[in-house]
Amino acid sequence: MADDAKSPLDRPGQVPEVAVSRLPQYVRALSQLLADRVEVVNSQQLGEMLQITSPQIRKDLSYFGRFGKQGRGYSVRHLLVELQGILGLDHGWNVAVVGVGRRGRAILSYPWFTPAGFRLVAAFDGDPETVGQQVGELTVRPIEELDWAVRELQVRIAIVAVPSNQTQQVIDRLVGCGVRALLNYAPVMPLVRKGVRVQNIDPVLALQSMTCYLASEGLGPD
Amino acid sequence: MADDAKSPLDRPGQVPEVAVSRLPQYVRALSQLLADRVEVVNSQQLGEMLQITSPQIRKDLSYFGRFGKQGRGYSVRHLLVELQGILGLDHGWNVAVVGVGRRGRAILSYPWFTPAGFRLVAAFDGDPETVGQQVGELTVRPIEELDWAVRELQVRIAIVAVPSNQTQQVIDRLVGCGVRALLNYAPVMPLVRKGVRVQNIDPVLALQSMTCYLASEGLGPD
DNA sequence: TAGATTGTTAATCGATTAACAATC
DNA sequence: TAGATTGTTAATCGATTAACAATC
Repeated sequence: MADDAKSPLDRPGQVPEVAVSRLPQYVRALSQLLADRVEVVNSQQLGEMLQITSPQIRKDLSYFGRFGKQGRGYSVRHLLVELQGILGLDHGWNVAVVGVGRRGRAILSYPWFTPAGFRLVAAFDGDPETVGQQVGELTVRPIEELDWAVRELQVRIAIVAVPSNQTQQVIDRLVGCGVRALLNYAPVMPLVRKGVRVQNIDPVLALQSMTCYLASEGLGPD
Repeated sequence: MADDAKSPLDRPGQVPEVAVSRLPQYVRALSQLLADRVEVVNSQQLGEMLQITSPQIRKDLSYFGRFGKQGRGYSVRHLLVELQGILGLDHGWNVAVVGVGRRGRAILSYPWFTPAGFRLVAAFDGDPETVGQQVGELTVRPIEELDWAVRELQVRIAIVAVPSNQTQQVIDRLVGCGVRALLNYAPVMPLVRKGVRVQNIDPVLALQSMTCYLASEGLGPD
């Protein structure tokens, strides 16, 4: 909100989305290097870990600043901290889960989110049977509380795991309460207004696009 | 393998990967239209369902043939059948699941795969506790049987849901047995030789790339 | 025939790669 | 200083969009 636009993300139009989408991969690789007590890494090595070319990595990083030292490479710790800052992973985002069926339950039970910079703070379900159950660290709340609680907890990120036919409506409601980033597990492509981001997790689609190549190579099972 | 290259996918170099990756979405939308008794659809309408521009759709389809009628649009049933054929979804691919932890269990229990053109035919796990259990329609086999069974069943597609540190090794083994398409659920980027396809399902990465935009818009939770 | 929509060609746009000067 | 690797500019590549002729 400051007037003097210094951060490269105050001008996000300049940064290609693909570059942003690769940043979390860099963070992950750097975390691993840090855990392995590696102190310095160059773009070549980082590229090998992730199967990305080294100029690609240097170019991606250059959109956000100058983090390396010529002739030497990047300080693992320093680059990691910088990228986490750029991605906002140091914020501890509050995340809500909507839909506590099988999928939602799995998400709530796994402990991956906290280390990744997220905090699961609320779970909602429409089924009275499910409401009140303890799943992972949370007690499932009735869907009626959604608007109130999402605003109260300043939730900006939601994971939606409700049936396809309810997805659009649930997402509209969440967006109305201030949610700006959504992970959707239903096999539909929800429509959201500009400024709101949706990522669809759709393993079947991923699988189906690969069969195309198998089919063309005569690898059919018959 | 035929000498007379008629099918557009005998020359897959010409077809952009992005176009192929959109085909399953068209299949899904067309299936829905068919279920809704819609007989004809045009590129505009299809585009609205999927948030893809109409010229994009026409271009994608044009890589594979001429399926529409000018002035009228596409026959839902005909286009659906054609695209299913191109993607090889009419084959009934045999699919193996490796790793029957939480994630693998969820995959085996859900019934989405068969309608999508896949048949889960084997499940493997290294843990003697898990081996022999009935999960969904299948009995979990010991990992030792993997090579034999994958060859025997002519499995070309595998879903890998093993811990990160075992993923590369399991995938190498599967590829050695003839698997050519893999869905990987571990947060690592496995390396495979040319001609083998991997799709990584990585919700945390998807989530982390969205926070970048939230952070830059001053929507932090503090 | 008139109207509509496809299929395709050409123009634009954006992302990747190559190459190298800057510099640690 | 010599060697190495970054950061950046320019060239290439590929994908999307615009526009329209073909044709149902």
